[in-house]
Amino acid sequence: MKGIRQLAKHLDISIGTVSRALNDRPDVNEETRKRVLAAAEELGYVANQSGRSLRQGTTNVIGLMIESSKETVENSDNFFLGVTGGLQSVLSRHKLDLLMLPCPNDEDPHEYLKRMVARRIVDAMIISATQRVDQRIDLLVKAKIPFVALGRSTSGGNHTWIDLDFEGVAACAVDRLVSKGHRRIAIAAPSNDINLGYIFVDAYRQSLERHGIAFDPALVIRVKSSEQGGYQAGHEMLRLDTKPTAIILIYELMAIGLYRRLNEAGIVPGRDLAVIGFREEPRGKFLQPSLTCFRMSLRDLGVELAETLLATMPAYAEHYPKGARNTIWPLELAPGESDAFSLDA
Amino acid sequence: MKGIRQLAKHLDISIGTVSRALNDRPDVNEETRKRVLAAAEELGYVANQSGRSLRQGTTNVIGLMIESSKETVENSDNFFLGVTGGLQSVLSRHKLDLLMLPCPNDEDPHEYLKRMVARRIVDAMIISATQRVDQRIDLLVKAKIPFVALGRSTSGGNHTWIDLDFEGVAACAVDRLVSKGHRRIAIAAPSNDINLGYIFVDAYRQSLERHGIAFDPALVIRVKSSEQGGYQAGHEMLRLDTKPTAIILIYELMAIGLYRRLNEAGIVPGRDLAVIGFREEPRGKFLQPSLTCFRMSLRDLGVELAETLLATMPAYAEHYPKGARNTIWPLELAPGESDAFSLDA
DNA sequence: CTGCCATACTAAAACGTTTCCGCAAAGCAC
DNA sequence: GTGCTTTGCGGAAACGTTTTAGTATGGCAG
Repeated sequence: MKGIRQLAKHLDISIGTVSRALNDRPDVNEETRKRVLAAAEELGYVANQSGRSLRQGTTNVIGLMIESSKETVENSDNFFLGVTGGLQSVLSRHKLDLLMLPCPNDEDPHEYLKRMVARRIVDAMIISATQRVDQRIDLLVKAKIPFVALGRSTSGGNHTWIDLDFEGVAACAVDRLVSKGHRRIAIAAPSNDINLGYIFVDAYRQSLERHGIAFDPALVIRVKSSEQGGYQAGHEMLRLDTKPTAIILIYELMAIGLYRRLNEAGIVPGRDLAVIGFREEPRGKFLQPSLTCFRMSLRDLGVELAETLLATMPAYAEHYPKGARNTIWPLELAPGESDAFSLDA
Repeated sequence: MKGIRQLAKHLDISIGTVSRALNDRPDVNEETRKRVLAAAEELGYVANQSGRSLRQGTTNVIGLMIESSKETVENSDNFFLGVTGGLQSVLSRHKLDLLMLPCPNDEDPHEYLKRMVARRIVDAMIISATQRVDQRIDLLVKAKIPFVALGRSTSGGNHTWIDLDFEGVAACAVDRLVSKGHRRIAIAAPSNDINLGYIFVDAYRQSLERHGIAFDPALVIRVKSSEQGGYQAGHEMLRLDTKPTAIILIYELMAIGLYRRLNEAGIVPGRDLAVIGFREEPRGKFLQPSLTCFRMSLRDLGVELAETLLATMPAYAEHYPKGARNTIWPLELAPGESDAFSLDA
């Protein structure tokens, strides 16, 4: 006989009053409320979530679905843990807890999400690593679960999403390289199936064309987003007939493998070949040469995600201005040594 | 009126029978069971977790608590996502779901865990990054929540834990370096407050003494487990009067920063200084020189964790032999170029 | 004194599920 | 046919909480 009932009996008060006292509801004498809170603290009482959820139809839990598939793991790194900090700083203000839902490798993400949603263990969801067509979005729309997608998608009509400014980054990188005299600029990217691969390369193509440089498919090197992929990208690049003078990496860890392969071939990055990475991690600065790449605050992104999500939840929307449903998250250039030279005319 | 009631009405059967059919209980005609399962599939019915948990007193959820504090994030990398794969492969066999509980930076881990436990959203816990004295362990013991600690601790009597074989790694690293003629071996480690820092350095000291080499506190360089820390370790090392001929890094990402600092000083790792890292990540192989370090399968560790945890849960213990309560997880040496030279006598 | 309102509380219903208990029907042995 | 067991199902209690509806008390206006 534990739970609120015991607490009520201990205080010689009805359980209804105890519940109202604990939940800051009206119709409770201030004196009584103090006694209840003190007793709860003393006895270590915390409301059972199942009972509360069952009654209220709400769990006070926000789910962050992450896919731990091999490809994703390799390049997700501490991305999620970084974002989590920002998310929680906002969610905790509303007594919402964040739980990370890692989709098993051998389960279809769509099925996994369906199961989680049906079980009603979360009030709202953040899904990440969205695909160009992503069943999960239709699922959430149909189930009327508030959600934000981290990554744009063509599915599901006009849902809310936040995505990184791939266009801006690609344009900035290309502009920068072109201004230093580069004309043959390669890019190492994951396959088109992955949203990032498709959008980034497309933006790169457009940026080139704006400068009057013809897009050369041979310069698009499709590799995995890892050190291994960087090494392979270097390898592929060296086999080209006319070698590029610069390369853009879609993931900064690729630089480690790329550097290694270049070194093996006697090519010095930052002198013989310009390299620009995509996302800055602390490690970019410590590579040799240090990597020119793009910086963003994972924490701020988390905050934005949380506020956007809350705006879609009826119970919390009032506090959050109905901002744009779709946000492009900017990144800032962090110049390094890896592209710090100009080509001779 | 959704839920099992609607399903029962649709089938014109009592809800009790429907429930038994869905949960593989006896006392249900095979014919009826088929009908129920078909209808559930058709209508997309999945039991509400709150209702079920409330009645059963069990949630079928295993929590993996992770701390996203700055220090931890920097060196956790994809550790958790890697382990998660192995965990889920075992847990899913028992229809248990794994949720990751990220403790907010600004909340005391002990308070956070207390809250989560009291709310009863998990049946069992895995806690990580244990400290030498860790209140969380006492809390879980007292609350009688089955749990496994990833990392040893002096708290809480004889609870179940799994930890990496720091002693073995330190001994192997020291033996290897000594056999190549090194006598002055530095070590870059986090502070003693962190379990890893304390145990690893202690094992290193013992290994040295076994070889009759006096322990020199000046060779213990306390830095953060990051690229930045590696850079700083290199810096500190260069200021020593008698410079070491080898260095052991407690975290392999340190190598990136260390290499950079060495390069700035004109010292070539793998020729002028032997370097051994702790945990292998794919990137170790792609550094230049490639890093000698220690390898382990995160997935296998996850499997071991899951099986150990299930053995502590009364409802599942029968399937899992009562193995050792405490496990030391071995790592395997992965030789690289960074220590591939011997000192002249 | 009567009527009305505000305050602070109690009692009980409700959330969706599982599980205990009882019961009818059917099968079987005699 | 009688007694007993097995099979399959229905009814209802129970889990812990929140919330609604109802009630006693006291203050206050008339």
